[in-house]
Amino acid sequence: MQLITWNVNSINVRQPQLEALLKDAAPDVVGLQEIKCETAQFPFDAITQLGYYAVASGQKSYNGVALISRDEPIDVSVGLPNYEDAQQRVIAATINGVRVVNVYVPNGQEVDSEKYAYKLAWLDAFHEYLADTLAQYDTVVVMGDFNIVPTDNDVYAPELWRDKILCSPPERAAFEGLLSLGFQDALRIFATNDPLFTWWDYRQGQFEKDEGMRIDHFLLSNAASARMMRAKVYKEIRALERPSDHAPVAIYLKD
DNA sequence: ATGGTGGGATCCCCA
Repeated sequence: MQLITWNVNSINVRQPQLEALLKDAAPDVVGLQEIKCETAQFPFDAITQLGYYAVASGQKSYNGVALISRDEPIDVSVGLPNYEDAQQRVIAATINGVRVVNVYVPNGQEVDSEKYAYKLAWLDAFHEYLADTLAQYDTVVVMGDFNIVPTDNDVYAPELWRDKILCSPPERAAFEGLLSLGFQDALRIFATNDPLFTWWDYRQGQFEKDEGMRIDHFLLSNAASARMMRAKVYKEIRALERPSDHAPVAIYLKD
């Protein structure tokens, strides 16, 4: 079972790349973030024609998430029940017996800004939501753009980014708090020192210099991590013309 | 040097 997470930064622009990914990689589940369209504008028909189900939670201009799957998504839920939020950031469903949570965590903009306070409060609510999810489901996969660099090994210049947004200690503590609920950071299950960057800023030619960060993650419950086989970063898709600033990231679970 | 790039909106916001 291949599951992919991808911040597309506008489904309207990235739809051809998504269709190619579905055809070429034939994933079982894809979680999209930043679709940047209203739910009704999401390209359900094109995805259905490729043999997939799709559910989405969108809004005008910003944010928005979607789940695409070979098998029918069951018990679809949108948003956090414990946090009133106009921003569409969470969609979850049970697919082929796996509870899949697809998330777009707030960026936070800058440490000590209003958006940073929103990010930390939002992560508190997300923590509670995942605790409830683990209480209800055995096999849980949380995927998405977490907008958090877990450790200094996940950023091209740790000293430059020390205490900055995406790397600040409170953000890292929130990420560790999620893991402490009973999740594994899937890309680090098999010990590797590879940075495994998933995002490169459009500015200053950072992709060409490989100045990236690992901010897109999979969190696996114990039952899910027992099935972990391998991971893959689709860096070649970040290298295409007119790319998203995020690469798709995949994990493969034993069937 | 107070910028860089790209998306979506509208005459700027967000990442």
